[in-house]
Amino acid sequence: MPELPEVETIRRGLTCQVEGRQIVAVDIRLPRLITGQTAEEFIERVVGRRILLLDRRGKYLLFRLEDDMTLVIHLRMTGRLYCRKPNDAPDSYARLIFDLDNGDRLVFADVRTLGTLSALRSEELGIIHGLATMGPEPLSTEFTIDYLTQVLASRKGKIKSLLLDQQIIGGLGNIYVDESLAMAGIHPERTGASISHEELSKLHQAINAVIHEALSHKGTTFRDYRDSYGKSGGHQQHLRVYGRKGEICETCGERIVRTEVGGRGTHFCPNCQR
DNA sequence: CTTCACGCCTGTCAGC
DNA sequence: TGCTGACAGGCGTGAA
Repeated sequence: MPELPEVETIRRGLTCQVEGRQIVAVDIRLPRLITGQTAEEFIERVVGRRILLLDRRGKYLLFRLEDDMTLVIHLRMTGRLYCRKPNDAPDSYARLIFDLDNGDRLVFADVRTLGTLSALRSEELGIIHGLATMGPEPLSTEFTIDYLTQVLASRKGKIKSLLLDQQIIGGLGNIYVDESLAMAGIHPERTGASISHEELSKLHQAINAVIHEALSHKGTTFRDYRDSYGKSGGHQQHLRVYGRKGEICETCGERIVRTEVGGRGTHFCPNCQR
């Protein structure tokens, strides 16, 4: 579900809610969400440890625990993380519940149950392939025009699919890829190698601008996304093309179309994006 | 190595 | 109203 701006918004909210807290118990209601280890092993690694820091890499949340342990959580499509007071109403989609030492409960809820969790020592983090091979993130110093040029050169795949590849850029998902290509004026089915230097420069700028804007609006709530306080994002008011099939392009007045590219719903302006 | 299709799950919504 | 099929913000796997 969430992409970089949404996961970062969750991280910022959760930080004040859980940092310094000790995990005193875990209720695992759906053990298959624990990957790479048994539920018993997961419990043994998490219970009794304090949450020192909350990090993020791409769309992964990394809870740094005592004793060099990291709780790694990926929300996938419909995962949510939030803190619940002891008397708050239970959530029928709660899949894991962490009891904290102040009485609060950290809830991992997930309608589609595609999310994943694991508890790993630092030297084991490499077994999470998506984390180990993730490319640089938008707005980072490693994400430069030169990097983008080098990594897209000689690629025959469609630019939309390439931008969704987390090994190329970490953190982009379907919404922000469509939005970035719209801002850069690039058709989603162009090949990576066909993008000119001038367009690469525009694309680099657009990706950074779109992610920056979305962060400032605390993410996009298109359907399910909520932050750690249960609040919706605000960036849906600012989308240029995503979810706007048949509506008018703000730039040229043409109607926005929806197609399928690489198996993903794709929105673009056929006049502005070529 | 790169690209692409598919499976994983459950819920919602448009259209008939 | 009720049913069916399309679609959903992600990612890993395996085939070509």
